[in-house]
Amino acid sequence: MTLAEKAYGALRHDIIRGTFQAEQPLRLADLKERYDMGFSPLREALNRLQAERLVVAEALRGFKVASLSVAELQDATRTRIMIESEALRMAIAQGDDAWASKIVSALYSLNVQAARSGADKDVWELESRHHAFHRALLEACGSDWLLEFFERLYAATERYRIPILIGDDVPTGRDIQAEHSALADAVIGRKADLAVALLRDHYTRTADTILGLMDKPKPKRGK
Amino acid sequence: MTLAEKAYGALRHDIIRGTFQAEQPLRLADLKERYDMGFSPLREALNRLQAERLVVAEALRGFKVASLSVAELQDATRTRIMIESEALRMAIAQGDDAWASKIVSALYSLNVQAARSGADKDVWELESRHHAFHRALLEACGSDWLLEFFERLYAATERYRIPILIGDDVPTGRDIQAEHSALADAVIGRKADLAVALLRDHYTRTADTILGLMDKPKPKRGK
DNA sequence: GCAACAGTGATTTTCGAAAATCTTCGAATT
DNA sequence: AATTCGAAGATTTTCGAAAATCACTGTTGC
Repeated sequence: MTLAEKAYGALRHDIIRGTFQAEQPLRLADLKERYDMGFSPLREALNRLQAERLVVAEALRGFKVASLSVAELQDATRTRIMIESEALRMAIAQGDDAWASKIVSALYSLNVQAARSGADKDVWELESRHHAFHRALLEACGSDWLLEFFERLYAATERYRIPILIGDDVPTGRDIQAEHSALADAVIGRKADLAVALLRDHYTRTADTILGLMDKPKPKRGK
Repeated sequence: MTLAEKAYGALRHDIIRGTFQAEQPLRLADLKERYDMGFSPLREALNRLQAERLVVAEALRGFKVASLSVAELQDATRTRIMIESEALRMAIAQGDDAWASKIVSALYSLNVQAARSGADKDVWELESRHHAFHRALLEACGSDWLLEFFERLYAATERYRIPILIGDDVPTGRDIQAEHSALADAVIGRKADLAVALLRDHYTRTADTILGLMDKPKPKRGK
C-alpha cells in the first residue's frame, strides 16, 4: 500500500468523523507533521478528496474541509432517498439467496454492536456496521453507478450524523434497530413498495433529527 | 491557474475525446513530455481523474485509462435516464423565465453549429454546445447532487459517443436536432411527462446506435 | 528441458528544496 | 485618519533527484 493511499484513507476518515471541523483549512505543514509523510502523498490524497467534494481547493490558497449546511443536508437526503429507492427495487428484483443471507448477517452484526455498552461500546464500529448493512441491502442492484452514488451520498450525510453518534444523550424518540429489522424483513420478503417506504421514513427521520439539532446548536446535558 | 488544474483539464479532455484509448497506460514520462510539466501536477490531476473513474490506478503500477464495456454503457444510460428524469421534473416545476430563456439560447447555438459544414464544421464545438444544452435543461432543478451526477454520467457516456461524432458517415436514421427541439418545447411548455418520455427516447436511441456499432467494430465507408 | 533466481533496466512513488504566490504588517503619503 | 505601497514572512506549488518497486532476461542448478 502506498503512502498516498494511506493518506487518502486517513484524511477521509478524519474529515467524515469530524476530527477536522467543517471549513477548517488543511495546511500542508500541519498534515505533514500529523501523518508523518511528505507533501506529495498528501497533495494527491487531497486532490482525490476534492473530486469527492469532501475537500474544497482554491488555487494557490490551499485546501479546506468542505462546509456543511442545512440546504445541502436536505438535498443530499432527498437525492439519497431517490437513488437508494431505485437501487433497492432493483436489488429486490434481482437479489439471490447469497444477497439475502448477507443482509441477515449484516443486520445481526449491527444489532450486536448496538446492544453493547460500557467498555465494549464503540460508536465507530457501530457506524461501520451501519454502513455495511445499508450497502448490503443494495448490493444486488446490479448497477455500479447507483452503488457509487450511494457511497458518495452516504459519506456526505455521515458527516452530519456525527453529533448524534457521539452525543449518546440525544433523545431521538426512535427505536432505530427496530427500523432496521423491519426494513430488512420487507426487503428479504421482496415487498418492494413497503421496503422503499420504510427506507424513506428511516432517512427522513434521521434528517429531521439532525435538522432539529442544527437549529439549537449543542444542547448539552445538564448545562 | 495552476499547472495541476491545466493538467486536469487537458487530461480529462484527451481521455473523454478519445485521444488516449481505453485501457491505455498513462506513463508519467510520456505525459511529462506531452504536457511539458513535472511529475507533481500530473499525478495530482491523475488522482482527481481516478476519483471520477475516468482513470484507474493500481498501486505501484501507475495509471491507465478506464475501460469501456457494453455493460457499463447500459448501466450508465439507465442511471442517466433515471437521474435526469428526476432533475428535469424538478427543473420544470421550479424553473423561471431566465432558465427557459437559457434553454432557448442553448438550443439555438446548438442548431447553428449542427448546420455548419465544410471548413466551419467542428465536432468538438458541437459536442460542447450539446453538453451546454442538456445542462441548461436541468440547471433549475435546485439539486447540486443531481447536477453533479449528471456531469459524471455525461462524461462517462460521452466517451462512447466519440465514434459517432467523428465518423460522420454513421447512418443513424434520426433527426437529432428535431429531437432536441421537441424536447426543449416540451420542457418550456412545462409538459413534464412528455419531456421525460422524449428525454428517455433520446438517450435510449443514442445508446442503441452505439451498441450496434460496438458489435461490428469499425464499419468504414467503402472498405 | 525447465523452474528458481539474481541482476538489470524501466517505472512509479516519495522526499526536500526551490520557485511562485499570497498575506500581513508597518511606514510613507495624501 | 485613511490609503497606498513595499518588504518580510508564511504557504502553496512545482521541480528534479533519490528511493522503492516492478518487469524482464539470461543464467544456474536440478
